[in-house]
Amino acid sequence: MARKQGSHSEITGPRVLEAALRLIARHGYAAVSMRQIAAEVGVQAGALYNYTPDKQSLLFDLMRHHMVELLDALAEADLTGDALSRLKGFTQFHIRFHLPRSDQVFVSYMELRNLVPQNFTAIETMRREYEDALENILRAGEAEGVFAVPDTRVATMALIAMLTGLSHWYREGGRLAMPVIEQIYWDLVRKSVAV
Amino acid sequence: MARKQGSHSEITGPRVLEAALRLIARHGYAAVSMRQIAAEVGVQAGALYNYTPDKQSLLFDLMRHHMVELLDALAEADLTGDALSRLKGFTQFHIRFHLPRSDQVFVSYMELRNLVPQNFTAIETMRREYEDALENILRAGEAEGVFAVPDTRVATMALIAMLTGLSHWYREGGRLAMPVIEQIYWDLVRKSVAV
DNA sequence: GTCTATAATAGGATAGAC
DNA sequence: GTCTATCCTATTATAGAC
Repeated sequence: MARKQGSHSEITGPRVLEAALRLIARHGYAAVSMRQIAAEVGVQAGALYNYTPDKQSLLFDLMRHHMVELLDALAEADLTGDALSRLKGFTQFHIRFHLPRSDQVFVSYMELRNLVPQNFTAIETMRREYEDALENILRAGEAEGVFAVPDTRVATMALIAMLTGLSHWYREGGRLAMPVIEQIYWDLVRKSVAV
Repeated sequence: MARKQGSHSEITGPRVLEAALRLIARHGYAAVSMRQIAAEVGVQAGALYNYTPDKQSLLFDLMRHHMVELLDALAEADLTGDALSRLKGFTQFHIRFHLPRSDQVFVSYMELRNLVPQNFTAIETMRREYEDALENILRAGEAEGVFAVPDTRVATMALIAMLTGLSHWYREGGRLAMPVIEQIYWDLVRKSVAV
């Protein structure tokens, strides 16, 4: 607490991103100052520039890290089998990945407009890749004859919005436990695309 | 264009709110300055304070107006009949009300965290009233035995998230016309709560 | 690697002339 | 009702000492 000088690059670096994530999720990118982030980390504002060239890069790093982690985890989930199994797997994956990451979800969905064009495009490309994973499952189900979806693209957007919305209102320790909520959402998803 | 002086209270007042809505929807509350809003209206920053006591009131007025308009329109929609008809009516109402108001939807969903506590509570109360209208329909359908919803509250949040998500990606003149999209969403909603 | 100090700019809000 | 001018505060980012 009393130490004011010293080198902590391996500690401070991640702490800057953590503090930025927490503060931006709570107050929004434009509303959070570099001084606030520095105070949260326990350094002076100037020290932040050892870890990020500017505020924009901080936001972009947060969002890129979230999307890379998401796509990596999806690849590892290795959803195989018939379309219904894959849809159930995707639904569970989406909920289990996003629910413990409410700050990341908040930032990734709210702060897109604060990315400069180049960074925006990079994030959108990754997001599109994730959406396509779900759409491919819906297409497969159509081909198998187990899903009846008038338009797979619209259904994809609708289902992702429904699932992601969960992150906006779910609070740990609430009325319903996580497995129960997961079951309820799977029930809604399954029926919505059923024949 | 050349006139720099004069009284236009009845013109300028609404124009301030319109400009604020457009700019805040695009860039976010914290990122938009009073000077930007004034420039959009075509006055100097100081003149704005004839129409709003401060920036916070501007945001609150935008969100309150949106919610009041929503609840009034819902009351006029007068959804009656059996639960399935009411659900279809609600779905159509939600889409038709929100789709032409993408700026309002954006602001109302993104800027809640920038409201001071008192204003936040006021908006949340109105939002809850709207959600309850849908939940009542789902309850009625359960009672009639035409819906099978494990938890009406969770289903309410899920369906509203799905429907509102439409406002985030729909663009006029896109691949699908509005009535088509409306039909697709109704199909998803109807099946998701079906027995 | 972090500090202090500061440059350069922009912010919300107000006062007083017209 | 609007303007100009200004107060006061806060901002991002940089420079140089330690």
